[in-house]
Amino acid sequence: MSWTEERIDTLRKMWNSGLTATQIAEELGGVSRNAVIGKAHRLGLPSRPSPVKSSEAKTAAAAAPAAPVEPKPAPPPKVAAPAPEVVRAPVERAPAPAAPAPVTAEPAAAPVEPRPVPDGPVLRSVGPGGFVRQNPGEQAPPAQPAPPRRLVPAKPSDAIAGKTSLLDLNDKICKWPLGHPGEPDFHFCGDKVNPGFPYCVAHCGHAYQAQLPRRDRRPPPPLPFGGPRVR
DNA sequence: CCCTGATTCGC
DNA sequence: GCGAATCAGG
Repeated sequence: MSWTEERIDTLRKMWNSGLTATQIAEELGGVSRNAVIGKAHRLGLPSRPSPVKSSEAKTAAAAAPAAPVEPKPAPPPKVAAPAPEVVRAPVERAPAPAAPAPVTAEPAAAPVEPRPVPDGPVLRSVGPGGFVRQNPGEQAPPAQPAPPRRLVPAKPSDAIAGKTSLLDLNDKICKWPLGHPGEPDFHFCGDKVNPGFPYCVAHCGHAYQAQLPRRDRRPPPPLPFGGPRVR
C-alpha cells in the first residue's frame, strides 16, 4: 500500500479527530499503526498526548517540585496547533470542571461562562510532564465520546444529503461519530458546531455533562455510551 | 500483560 | 520516504 493523496488526507483527518493510530491503521488497511505514526510524523502532524515523554521534561518537572504554575511571568507562546480542541480523552467522563449546562447549585465551583474561544494563537502554560494546560474556560472535549450504541436524537441537519464522511470533517461541523469506524454506515453528525466546540449543540449536551453531587444524582440517565464494538 | 505514541534506523 | 523494531509511560 502506498500513501496516496486520499489516504494521506484520511490520515490527517482521523489524526486531527483524535482517533488512535491503531484505529487509523485499521481504517486505512494495509498499514500498521507504526506506519501511521511514522507517516503522521513525517507529515508534521501535531503530536498527541503520548505516554512517553522526553526524560528532559520529566527531570525538569521533578527539579521544580512544589512550584505550581502560579505567577506565570511569561508563558512561552506555545504554538497552538490549528486544531486546539482535539485532545484524546478516555471514554469515562472526566470530572468536567464546568459545562454550559444549567446546574442548580454552584458552591465554589468555577462558574465558567461559555466564553468565545479566540481563534488566534492561544497562550498556554505547560504542566509537569510537559502536557499543555487548558486555559480557563476551555473544555477538554472527549475526542471520541464513545459512540452511542444507537443513534438517538440528533438528526443531522437536512443540509446533509448523504452522510458526513471523515473527509467532510472540518472545524465548522459536528464531529460526533455515529456508528463505528469501519462500519459501512459510519459517519459523523455533520451539523453545524456549537461555536468553540467540536460538536453541535445537541451533541455537546451529550459530551459535556455537569458533575452533580453523588447524592443528587439521578441514577441511570447515561446510557448511550459504551456500546461494545461489534467486530 | 495490555494499550498508547515517539523514536530510531536499515532499507 | 517508509515502517518494523524498539522504547517508555499509563
